[in-house]
Amino acid sequence: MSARPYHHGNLRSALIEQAERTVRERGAHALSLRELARDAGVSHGAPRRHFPDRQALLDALAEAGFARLGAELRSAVEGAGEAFEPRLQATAAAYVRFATRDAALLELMFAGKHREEAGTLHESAERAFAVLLELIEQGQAEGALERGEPERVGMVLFATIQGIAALVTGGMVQAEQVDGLVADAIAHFLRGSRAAA
Amino acid sequence: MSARPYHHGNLRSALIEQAERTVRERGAHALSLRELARDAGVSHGAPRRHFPDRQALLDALAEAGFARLGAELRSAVEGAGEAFEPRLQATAAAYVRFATRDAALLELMFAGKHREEAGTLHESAERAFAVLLELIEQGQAEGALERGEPERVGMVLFATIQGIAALVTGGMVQAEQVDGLVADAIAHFLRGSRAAA
DNA sequence: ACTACAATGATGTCAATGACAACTTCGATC
DNA sequence: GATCGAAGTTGTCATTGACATCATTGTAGT
Repeated sequence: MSARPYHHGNLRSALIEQAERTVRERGAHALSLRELARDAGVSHGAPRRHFPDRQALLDALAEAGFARLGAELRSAVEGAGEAFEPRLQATAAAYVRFATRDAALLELMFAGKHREEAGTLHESAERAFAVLLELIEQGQAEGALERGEPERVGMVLFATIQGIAALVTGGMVQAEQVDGLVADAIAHFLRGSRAAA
Repeated sequence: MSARPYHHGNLRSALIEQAERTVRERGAHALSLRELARDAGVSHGAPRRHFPDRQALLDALAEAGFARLGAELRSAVEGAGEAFEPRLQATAAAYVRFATRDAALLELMFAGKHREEAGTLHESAERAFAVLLELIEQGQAEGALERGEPERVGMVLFATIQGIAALVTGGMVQAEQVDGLVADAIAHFLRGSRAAA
C-alpha cells in the first residue's frame, strides 16, 4: 500500500512539465514553487533539491524551450520540400506559432539569454537558431538573398518575424491575420532583397 | 517643525515616478508596493488610496508610458523636416530608443493592452500610434508605399522595428549596431514597397 | 548480507509581500 | 466652527521564496 513512495521518482521532470503548463496558461509571474510542489504531491521544500532557487527553474524552462523551438523549426524546414521559399514560409510560420502559443516562455528565453550567469543557455539558443542560419545560407546560395554573413543578412527578416509574433501576443493583430501577415512580410522581404542584388 | 506632514501632497505622482525608475532599472517583477511606500516615506498602506492593487499601478505606468512614447514619436517626426524618408528614419530610431531604454515598461504596455479591463489604455495606445499612421499616410501620398489601409500597410514595417527592439533587449544585437540595422531595415522595406507598386 | 553514503524528500522557520479592515488626521465646505 | 470625505496609519492574514535541519531510501563497496 505504498500510496506515495517517499521518492517521487522523476520530480524534476514533473516540475518542469507542470511549470511549462502554468507559464503558458497564466504567465511566468504566476509560477510558484510551492504550488508546483503541491501539484506534484510533494513537500514545499522538495523542489529545492532540483532547483536551488526560482530563477534556476526559469532557466531550465528556457533551456527546454530552446530545445523544443529548435526541434519545431527543424521539423518545419524538413517538412517543406527542398526549395528555399516554401521552407522559409514554413519556418517563419512555425516560429510565429511557437511565439504565440508560448509567448511567456519565449519571453523567459530571451530574458535569460542576456544574463551573465546563464551558462548553457547561450549554447541552447545557438543550436535552435542554427536552423535559421542554414536556411539563410540556402537562400544566399539560390540567389534569393544578398551575400554576406548569414547572421547579418537574416537579422532584418528575423526581426520582422519576431515583431509579428509580438504584435499578435500584444493583441494588435488577430490570430486569423497571422498567416497572411507572415506571407506578406516574407514576400516583401524577398522583393527588397532581389532589388538589392 | 513639520518633519513630515501627514499628507504627502502628491503621493500618486511620487509613486509613479519612483515606480518608473524601478521598472527601468530592475524590471517590473521587482516592483514592490511596500518598497515604493518606504521610498516615499509613507506607510505601507498608503499606496492603496491611489492604486487599489498592484495591477492598477502597472496599468497607470503603462498609460504614462504610452503618453511619453507618443510624445517622443511626435517630437521625432516634427524634428526631421518635411520629407517622408527622413521622418520615417527618425521615428523608427525614436521607437527603438524608447523600446530599448524602457524595455520592461514597453512589455507592460503591450501586456496591459490586451487585458479586457484595461479601459483607457487602448485609447492611450491609439493616440501614441496615431503618429505612425499619419506617417504611413504621408508615405502613401508620396508614392513610397503601396495603397490601402495604413494600418495594414504599416504593419510589416512596425513589426520589423518592434522586432529589432526585441533583438536588442534580448542581447542578440549590440547597441552600436542598432542604428545601422534600423537604416538597413527601412531601406529594405522601401525597396520591397516600390517593387510592389 | 551489511554498512556507509549520497541523493532525495520532509519539516520548521523567517522575512517580505499584497491584500484587506479599522482607525486617525487633515483640509475643504457649508 | 462642525461636518464630512480624502489621504494616511496601524494591525493582521495568507502566501511565498529561501534557508537550515532532519528523515528516508537506494546503491556502491566490502
